[in-house]
Amino acid sequence: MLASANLQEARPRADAGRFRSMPPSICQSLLGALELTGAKMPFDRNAEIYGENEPADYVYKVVSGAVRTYKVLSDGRRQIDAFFLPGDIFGLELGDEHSCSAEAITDTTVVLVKRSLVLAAAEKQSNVARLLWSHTARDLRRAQHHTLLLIKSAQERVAAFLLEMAERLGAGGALELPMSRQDIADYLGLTIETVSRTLSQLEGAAAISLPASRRIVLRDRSALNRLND
Amino acid sequence: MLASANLQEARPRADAGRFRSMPPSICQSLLGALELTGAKMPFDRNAEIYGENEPADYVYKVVSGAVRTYKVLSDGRRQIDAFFLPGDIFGLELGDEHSCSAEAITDTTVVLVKRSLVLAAAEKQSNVARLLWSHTARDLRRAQHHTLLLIKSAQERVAAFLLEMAERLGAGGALELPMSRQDIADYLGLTIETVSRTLSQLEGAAAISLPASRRIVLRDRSALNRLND
DNA sequence: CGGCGGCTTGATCGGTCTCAAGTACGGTGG
DNA sequence: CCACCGTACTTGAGACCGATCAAGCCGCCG
Repeated sequence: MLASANLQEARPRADAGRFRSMPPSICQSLLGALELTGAKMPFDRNAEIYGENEPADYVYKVVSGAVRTYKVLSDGRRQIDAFFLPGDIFGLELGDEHSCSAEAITDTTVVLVKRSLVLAAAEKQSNVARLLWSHTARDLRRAQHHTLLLIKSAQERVAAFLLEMAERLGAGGALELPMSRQDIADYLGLTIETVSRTLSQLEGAAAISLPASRRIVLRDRSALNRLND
Repeated sequence: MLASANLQEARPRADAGRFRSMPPSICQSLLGALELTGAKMPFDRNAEIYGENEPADYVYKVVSGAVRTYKVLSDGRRQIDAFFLPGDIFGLELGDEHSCSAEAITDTTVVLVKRSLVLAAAEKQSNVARLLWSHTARDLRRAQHHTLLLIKSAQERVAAFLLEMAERLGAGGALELPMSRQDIADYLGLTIETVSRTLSQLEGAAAISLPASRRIVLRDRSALNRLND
């Protein structure tokens, strides 16, 4: 379901060559590399991009929209590991299988390149190898930060989430969230009701305002920061 | 406090050379590389090995004993990110600073090598670069697994912890835990009382027995596995 | 024997979940 | 344009799990 005709036709050798001949300034970022060699692909809202334990043949970058990666426990509980926003890279694995499932949160377009091409480039160029490492290291830092969230109170988790999103969406005081309350709940390890209630509390405390359910204005950042750590 | 006299005298160029001339079979693992080039260093129980945000000048491997890495929130709550047992590598960072603090849980000896040597070797040899990536990727998988733990009930967390330790300590049915109840609690995001109570419950349910507080015998693994996922 | 640190156990409190309505919004068809 | 519907979200009441506060216990070492 992933591989479109023109992806199949990609020629590893030629493309590996493209990596080798790239000027360093472009090779500086996997993002740049992805942009040059990748194929664009659209996904509908809630469409699966890949499933846990499926072969990890491609590396992805969000062009527009948003993506969630998650795991599901046997009893149905879902843990969202991360959200990916435009510019973010996801699906990069050391092993041959994806460790999480990935879905489009809204209608989304991604670019993707064959993982084998990236690995081949890393063999030849140490700066590409370092990029792979640095992306995984960044994911690790985010995962550790996420772990820290999960030991906090509901208010602290929600406040931290809002601040994280404000930073990553680059919005000044007004957020336009792509994800549902259920997504937020599954990211923060709370229930949808607790997320909703906590947002209402924060609004009552004048820390935020909620002109629409997905639109959140940060009114008092210092109050949120106080909750954050 | 880290740098002993003979570490200061280490010569990067010579040691980088040693990496280059190593037979591939040894270079296959960072562990092997560490063993050859590393200096041994002992730490007392509860001694700090490095602190969060300190320069990450060395990479460590546990020889004997056990190590915890952790973060502390401003209000004093502590989150243990990981436990490291003999054979485990820790303290490897992409950036120049440690993202966690590290302490010896019991009297511990580690071997360490300068991070700069490892990085230099990775520049020259793509298989070393891949090793760095693979260690960070392993840490990432563990962190994701840890995140999954934190959304579960107390029983499930404790059961998962016991199974993880049984696997990593390689003990058949009997565990000799190096860490205190407080360490376990801070790893699982619970209180010491809840950990203690939950262990008692599991003993009452005949899933484990507790001949001594740090010694735990797994009596019914399938019962623990049922709790685990 | 006394004291101390680590652990267990008990009683109560409180935050989050659960179950259950009720509300707002966007889309679709009349 | 409105009526209707379904989905997402909010709000309320009560139950439950784990935290908190408080003793007591155990093993170790002086």
